[in-house]
Amino acid sequence: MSTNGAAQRRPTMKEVAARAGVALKTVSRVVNEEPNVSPELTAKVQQAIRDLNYTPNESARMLRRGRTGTIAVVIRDIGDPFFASLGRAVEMWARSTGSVLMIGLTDEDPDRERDVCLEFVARRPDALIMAPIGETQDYLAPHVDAGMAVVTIDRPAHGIEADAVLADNAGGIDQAVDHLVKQGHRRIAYLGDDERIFTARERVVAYRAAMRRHRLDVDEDHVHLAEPTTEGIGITLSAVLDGPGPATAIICGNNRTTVEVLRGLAGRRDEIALVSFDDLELGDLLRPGLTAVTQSADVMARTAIQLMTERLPEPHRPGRTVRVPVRLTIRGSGEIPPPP
Amino acid sequence: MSTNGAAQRRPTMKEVAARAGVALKTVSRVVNEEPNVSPELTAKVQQAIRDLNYTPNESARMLRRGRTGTIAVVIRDIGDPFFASLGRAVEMWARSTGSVLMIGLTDEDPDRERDVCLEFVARRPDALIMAPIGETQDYLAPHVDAGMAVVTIDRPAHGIEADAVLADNAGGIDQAVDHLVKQGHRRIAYLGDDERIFTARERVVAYRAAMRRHRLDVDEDHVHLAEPTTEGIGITLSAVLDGPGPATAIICGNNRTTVEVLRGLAGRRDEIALVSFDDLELGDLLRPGLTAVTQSADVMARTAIQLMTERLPEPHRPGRTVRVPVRLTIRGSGEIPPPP
DNA sequence: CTGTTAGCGCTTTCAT
DNA sequence: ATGAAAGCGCTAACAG
Repeated sequence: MSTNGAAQRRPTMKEVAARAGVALKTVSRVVNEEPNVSPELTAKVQQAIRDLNYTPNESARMLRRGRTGTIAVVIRDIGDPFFASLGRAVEMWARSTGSVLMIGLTDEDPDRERDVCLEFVARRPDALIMAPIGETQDYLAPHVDAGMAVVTIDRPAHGIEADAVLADNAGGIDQAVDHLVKQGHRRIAYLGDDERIFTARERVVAYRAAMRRHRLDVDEDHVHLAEPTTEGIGITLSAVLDGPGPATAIICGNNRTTVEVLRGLAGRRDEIALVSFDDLELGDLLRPGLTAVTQSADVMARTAIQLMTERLPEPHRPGRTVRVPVRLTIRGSGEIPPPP
Repeated sequence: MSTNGAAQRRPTMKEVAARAGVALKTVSRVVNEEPNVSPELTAKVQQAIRDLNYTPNESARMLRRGRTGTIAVVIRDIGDPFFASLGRAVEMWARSTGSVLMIGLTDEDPDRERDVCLEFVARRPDALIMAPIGETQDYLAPHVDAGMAVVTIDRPAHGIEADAVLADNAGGIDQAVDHLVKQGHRRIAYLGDDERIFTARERVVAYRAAMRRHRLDVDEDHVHLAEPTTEGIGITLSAVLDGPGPATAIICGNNRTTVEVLRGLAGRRDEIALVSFDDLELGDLLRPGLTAVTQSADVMARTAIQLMTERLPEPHRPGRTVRVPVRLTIRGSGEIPPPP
């Protein structure tokens, strides 16, 4: 190990050139594996690179080239299985192309989203993949104009030309409601996220439509839309289960709500049917297993990457939207019948 | 939205200066909030910045300054709750200092670790936080010499001067074994990860020592060390539970093994005590709840960040190692008594 | 095949 | 308080 006490500047291409006795540009050629360098010089340069432990300075390269080889990903939370899958897929693709991945977390806060995005675009990522929350992403417009490819996932962007990969929210909710109705449920509650969130909105609208389709009344005490918190869900569950005409089944509009609902339900003895929109990582290990509308995070991620790679060469093409189908995974919690 | 069809270069500081009728340097001063700019010029410059939608080019800045304001994080998987917590904590810290976070995933493959790290160091991150796997990280030495702060988490680095944040693996295993012995178990199996992994090694050694301390024989058919796979665990569980003198309790050396074991156990009717080293995100929702040796990912992350910030100003100080305590979280699976 | 020159967009240094 | 010049480390464009 060459670690020693003294601070040491990193060697530059110039120093490599000096040591190898060649011109700067020859080193550049070797480093970038450009053709037209004789084997002898190549060897000399490589030796010098090894001797000096030279590694190219990407900042300089980026500045000169105009391309940074960087993909920015802006999501709510890194631990959410959906976004974790997205991150994995993008990371894998990035590495395969020699790019790196910057990750920013918004925690569903529009101001943070803006801050993070502005911090990122200063670094001129080639592409930005995000799950937008804010009303508008128009602050990205100059960068989109300058060629940055933006692809959104889970929700569409506003104020910029971007591609979007969305889940079939309405279809998923339809399946959930149909499934519960088929089990004999008529009083089906819907607990979703804050209506300001695009997916939350699409899903609750679909829920109401599906109930109407089945000619079932929606008890407004059975519809709750808020950011899920442990305390909030406790209160919500009381309203849903302890009132007159209590719900016999619950649809959770997102997996964070599902987690809190499961925790809240753990303290009760009534068996309530439950269908979750979006799966939990270990949904199969729960008893009963979690019946869930499953979004294929992987398919969505791949789709996003594909749209991005297609957009990269022609950044000014019109935005496309792809809807990815979802499917109902039946594991037990959604098959609990209503009490007689 | 200013999005239009034509590709558009991003404005540079020079153009802002021209538009504001000032020198380049004055714009630089305003952008960097340096003192000694008259209010009038400041206003003019800010107006020009707004008119042009100017955002500074971080690549150029980095090149000039030598500091990149970038933190690199290299971990196995983004979805693992332990690493997700780490990522969250580092991201939060990074944003608070105006840095950004690059994330690389190794999937526990030493070659990928090396590739990812080399890709990253080319971008000259100010600090690198990693959970190392490979035998040695000496390929980072030139960059450590040049002032990059390296802090490892979960496992120590080799071949470079770095700080390390490690869990008290032996203490955790001691607690697990003691707990199971107290429930009356004598045939306790240990299923861990590949012994090449530092934590796996520390933990299995501690398991043997703890068993010895209790004067319990270790049945070698009850000790399995391998990367957890669904098929592998099936075979392992047969060996552990279907042989003569079957184990009555299992300690899982890491949470991925735990997941697979839980899946494998789901198909069996015997009730086996189970203690997991490292928690699952929804360990409290399982029935029985998962009894686990809990590492405080958050404490470890904070510690890593602290070590990093301390190392940043004096990158050549000797490496420190901090052991973070773990604790046993009792939720049911570890309290199943042995069959009579 | 190899080298020279210019300059990416910014900050640093030094004048004014 | 403001500005001009130099140059960070590299690659693009050209010349030999």
